[in-house]
Amino acid sequence: MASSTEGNTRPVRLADIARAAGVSHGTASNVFSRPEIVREEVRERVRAAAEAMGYAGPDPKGRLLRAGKVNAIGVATTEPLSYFFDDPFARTMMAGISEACDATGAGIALVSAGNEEKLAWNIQSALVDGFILFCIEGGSRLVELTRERKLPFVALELGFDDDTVSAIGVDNVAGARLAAQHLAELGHRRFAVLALPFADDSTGLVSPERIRTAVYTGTRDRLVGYFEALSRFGVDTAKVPVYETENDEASTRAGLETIFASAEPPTAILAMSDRMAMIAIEWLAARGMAVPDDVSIVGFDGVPDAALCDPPLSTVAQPIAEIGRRAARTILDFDGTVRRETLGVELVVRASSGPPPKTA
Amino acid sequence: MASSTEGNTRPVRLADIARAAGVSHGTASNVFSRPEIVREEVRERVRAAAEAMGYAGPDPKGRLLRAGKVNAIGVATTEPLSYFFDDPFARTMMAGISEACDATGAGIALVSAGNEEKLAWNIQSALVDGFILFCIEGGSRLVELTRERKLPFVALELGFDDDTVSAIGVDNVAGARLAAQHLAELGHRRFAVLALPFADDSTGLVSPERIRTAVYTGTRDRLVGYFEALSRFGVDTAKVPVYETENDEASTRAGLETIFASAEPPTAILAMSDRMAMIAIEWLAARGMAVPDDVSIVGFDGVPDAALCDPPLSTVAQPIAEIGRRAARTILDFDGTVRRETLGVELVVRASSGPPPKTA
DNA sequence: CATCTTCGTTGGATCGATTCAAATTTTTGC
DNA sequence: GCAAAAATTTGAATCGATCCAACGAAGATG
Repeated sequence: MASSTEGNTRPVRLADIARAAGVSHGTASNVFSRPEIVREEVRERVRAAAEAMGYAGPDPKGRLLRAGKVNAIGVATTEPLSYFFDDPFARTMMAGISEACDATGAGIALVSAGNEEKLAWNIQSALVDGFILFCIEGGSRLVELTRERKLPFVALELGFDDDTVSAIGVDNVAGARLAAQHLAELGHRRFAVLALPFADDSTGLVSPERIRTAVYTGTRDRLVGYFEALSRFGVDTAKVPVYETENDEASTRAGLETIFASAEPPTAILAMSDRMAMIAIEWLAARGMAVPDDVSIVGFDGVPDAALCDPPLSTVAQPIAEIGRRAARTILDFDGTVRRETLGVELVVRASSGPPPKTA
Repeated sequence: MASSTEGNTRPVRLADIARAAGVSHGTASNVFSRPEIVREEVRERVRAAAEAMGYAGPDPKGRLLRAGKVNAIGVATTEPLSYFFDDPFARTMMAGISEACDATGAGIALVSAGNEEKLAWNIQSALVDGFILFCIEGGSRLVELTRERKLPFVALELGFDDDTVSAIGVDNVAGARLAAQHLAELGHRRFAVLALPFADDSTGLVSPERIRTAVYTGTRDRLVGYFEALSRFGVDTAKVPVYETENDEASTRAGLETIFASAEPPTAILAMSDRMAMIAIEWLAARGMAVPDDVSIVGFDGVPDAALCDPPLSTVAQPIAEIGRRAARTILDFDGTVRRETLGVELVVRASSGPPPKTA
């Protein structure tokens, strides 16, 4: 029964063990890190001393300073920490990241904060070898903050034109084209777009000006893809309402109110996220509009939930977990180069899209 | 622009900045950690030197060693890392933990590993101020490993009688009693129990012997609660089949096969987790048995999904997020004492439980 | 018996910062 | 103009380990 329950006494250090066992600290260190090079008798003596003094083993804090590598990657976002466990997109992404980390034995540190000041501090002081950045809202700021840390990092979602930043994302133009083409081929001609943010801190119907000056080029690219496909089917894209949301319930509902207040409401909605698409399905159901009989919807992302909602959502599926896996590997095998990867997407047709109503 | 893109050159240290600015390290350090006590002129000089040399700010590795506190808490499990993002119970718990961490600005480090050896290493070397242990399978081993680290830790799920271990959990006996009583009051007299593990590495119908020698006393307590309530209604608990699973799909289905192969199949199932309950609902549906018309089911946990499944699951709801919040606070405000908290549970009646079929 | 290996051990240097008592400079009060 | 008080700055000590060149002691070789 060693007195291991003590709490306020100064913790035992490796040097204490070495002294107690009558060896140098070098040897004591070897007992724990490379036991095979220490003579058995000495090894046991040191181990016994450690045991007797209640030594907890080499403190990683000390080791870290010497070793340099933390063996953990940080995942940062401007959302609250719970975002990682609530949001389906984030969760799928984290599953991919986890997989890559599990495979190499690396840990994951979640980084976030309520306000900007704390965020900056948390990024400054995170004990990690590199960062994966969830660039949702305020993504550009997050990149700035992280860049100052001078560690490898990779941005998710290719939200930036900035070629000095490693990023992994999908071909937004192609994906959007697929979605719009699918609906147009079904016969739709009256569309509305629920858009992700083009820049921070604004929602509402967007002007061509705002599209041109978009900070989040991923959003712009998706819109470009939508419009490209629609144009080919003779749709006048200038008349297609594009409502910018914050990808949350409140602003999406507001967008739907606006869109359906029109004299000529759309028969098809192009949503830039499954989240918005699913909110739309619910909103329409509550107002007695049937999906897809009255209104068709195609989402974007391909989160697992999209297959489970009612009706199951047609969507442009990103290889979310694969993006996560690659992001993690980019940090884990960092070679000093900037890496920008664009993965392909796939149209998944489910029950939320069908021909437009005949009366239309 | 500064040559900040260099990679292989030795990183700049605080001491380099100090030398360049012609001040001592002490002062240079103060410029970053307590700028207000440094004369403005000197402060600017040091900042300029830092800027010019591409200094990334004080390295947390160095600070850590001095400061002692990491300001992060580790959450460990024997499951793969993706468990944190997949499992509904874990996710709800993590949301609670996140909330407490967000509030104090602490970070979260996820700790896990494929095999036992790596797990041990990862726990040894995790840079955290304390641990929250998800004691699922192999929980006792996890506690042993963590104890050696001599950091504060708290076990979730009160799985141990060991009073030297801080733990937070619910009143399993009371909760189980609630569930069984509910079904008995509806008129059920033929029961079966889908049980969580009593100890590691075994599944199947359990003997009284195994119950008595249970390692996971939480499981035993739930069973005790079930049996207590059932006895009061005149049910011979010795005849109630108790099938121990690993809380996964395979073993739960095996349990159901066994249970329903009986000559007198149960009209009510007491499941020790919502996970098993939901698997049971699916299994029964696939075999043409209606819930609750043919068989009633009551789960345990109260995960969000339980409200969403079909039919919505009656269950004993734990304050999962609150447990997480308290666990996090136990580590964050650690005072050296062992803290064992037991929270209350609540029976939530939904559509999966009803009166037994009249023909029975 | 001298020499060369091999094996273990030693102790100083280092990782990158923070802290604090003491030294120094500046300001204030009269 | 000078002493006392206040504001800054210094530099050594410290946090807890790992690494490595050098060294001593056995054992092998000629």
